[in-house]
Amino acid sequence: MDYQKLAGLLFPEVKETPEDMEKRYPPRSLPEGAKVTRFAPSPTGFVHFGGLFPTRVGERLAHQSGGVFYLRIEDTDAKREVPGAAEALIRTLAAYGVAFDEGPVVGGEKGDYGPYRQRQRAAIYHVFAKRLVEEGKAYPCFASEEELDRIRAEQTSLKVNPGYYGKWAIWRDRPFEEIEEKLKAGEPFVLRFRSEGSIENKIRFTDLVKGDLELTENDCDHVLLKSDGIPTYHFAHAVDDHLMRTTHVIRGEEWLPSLPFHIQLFRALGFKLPKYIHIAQLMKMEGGSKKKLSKRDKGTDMEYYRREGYSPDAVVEYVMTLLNSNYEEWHAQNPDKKWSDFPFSLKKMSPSGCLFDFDKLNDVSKNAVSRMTAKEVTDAVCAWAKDFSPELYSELAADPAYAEQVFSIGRGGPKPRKDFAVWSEVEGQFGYFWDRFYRAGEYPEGYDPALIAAILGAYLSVYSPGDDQSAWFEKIKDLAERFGFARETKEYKKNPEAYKGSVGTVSAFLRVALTGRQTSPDLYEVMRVLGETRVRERIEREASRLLKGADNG
RNA sequence: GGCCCGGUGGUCAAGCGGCGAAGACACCGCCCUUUCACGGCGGUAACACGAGUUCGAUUCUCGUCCGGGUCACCA
Repeated sequence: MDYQKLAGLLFPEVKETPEDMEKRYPPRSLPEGAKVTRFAPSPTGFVHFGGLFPTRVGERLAHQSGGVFYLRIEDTDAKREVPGAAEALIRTLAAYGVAFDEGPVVGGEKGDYGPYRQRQRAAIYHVFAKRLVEEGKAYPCFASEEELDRIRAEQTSLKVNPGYYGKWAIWRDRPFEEIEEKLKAGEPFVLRFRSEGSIENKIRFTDLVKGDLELTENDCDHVLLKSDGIPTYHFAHAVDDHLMRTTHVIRGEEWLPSLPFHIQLFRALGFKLPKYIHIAQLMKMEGGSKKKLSKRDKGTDMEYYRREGYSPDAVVEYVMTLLNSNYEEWHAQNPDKKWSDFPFSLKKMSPSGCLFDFDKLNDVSKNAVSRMTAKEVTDAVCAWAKDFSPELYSELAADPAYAEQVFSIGRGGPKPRKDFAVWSEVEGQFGYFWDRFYRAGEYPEGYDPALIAAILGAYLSVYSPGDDQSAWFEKIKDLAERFGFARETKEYKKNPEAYKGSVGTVSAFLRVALTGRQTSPDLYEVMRVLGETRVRERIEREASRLLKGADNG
């Protein structure tokens, strides 16, 4: 077989050589030890939570070492492509602090190693494909889908491994004339890799998180170029990661089975093999066993987190805790530092898959929110409400200073309150600060509404907005005593029969009148923020409502 | 089915030949407290199983079992 002739026949339009490509994409000049990593998604839909893991690892590795982190869009499968998915992906990832140094950007792309969309790189792949044919390492295959199906069916019935290998590789050694004839007839073909491997052989390989691996050699003649001339993932991976000078390939562990093929490919192409980091899949618990997180699961689509109102920083922190087990410890010791200051290490990555845990996410999120300033919270809630809660947004926007007062309650000290993990909880928890969301609530059971009304009325006559906290509380205690409630909770607990209740009960009356709830942050603070007008209005309204109810009852 | 990866409490996990097997989340109890939240203290709960190596295995080896992945002109 004259491979030169075959190559010319297959790729008449290819004039450039691999050497030209090497010249066009020279090794990067980067500091010693700098890592070049990438995220290479296929634009097939929404951004998956699982995507946060490889992007974070790649981003950290590159940026901690003075290297480059780039985005490459793997749009080789036109059938599955979703229009606009790439743009949405860039936007979403940016919200989670994933910044690409190179790759597609709105209206074009940046970086010297592009194009960064694989379909635009077709000519580049053909240069290398042609060389492989010239060297007898690849060949055209005209087998139809039906033929392939038949082969697979026969293999299945014979109980041998399915695949295009050995005697099943029917186009592997066809004479030149036959190929030429098919070509002239305009029949479609794929380009296949001529594998010299055998499943009798094992290869040793070291993955940076999985450790030492023993894999079986690949013996299949996998497809390099599809019939439309666009490469498969495997071929594109080898060519792109070599030309783009990737030093560390970070991807999901589902790629492990095709690693032997990739190693063969790099060798056949004369490329230096990059380092590999295969990340375990994120799972969920279903019916007592671990399952892969699927598209329909809650929390898979990143849009979920936006809709619920998770702070992106909180989500990133949760990802960090899963990625590096010592992150939480580090954060406890460095409470004021950001996740980007954390010394991320591959050594701390687990080789096994973990379960998604909403409890943990929410805890991390509550802590993250508690560390934010009132201004930051106000801005974040406002931004969220603008998209998801128009009513809340209109209140917030009408008086941002008031909103900031609301969110400053219990914030800033050494033991900040942790009222919410997500912004969608704000309305339910703190809505009563706005009249629009205030709803009358249930008072402690067993008390005559008339008595409650009387206490509320009495409070109004001693209420003075200028009181400091202790003066304020003394008044409540006085009030308690006056109506037959214990001044101190301890007194009441010692001798419950002697009182109608305690100062806590009286506080509860006020709390319900003011907030419509039996739980709230410190009442003094709540009243200070509500302001005199709201406080008087609500107490008066509740007192008369209770009296009316008492008459009817 | 072949090939591959993984297996410490419910979850995330320290551990790397000798521990009474950390810690975090969740759960339960107590304390603090005008409610809640915070915080403090305490509790329930784990090395999948069986061989082997060794004076000694959670740790090393093999097997079994279980879980997951993968066997496309999808990535």
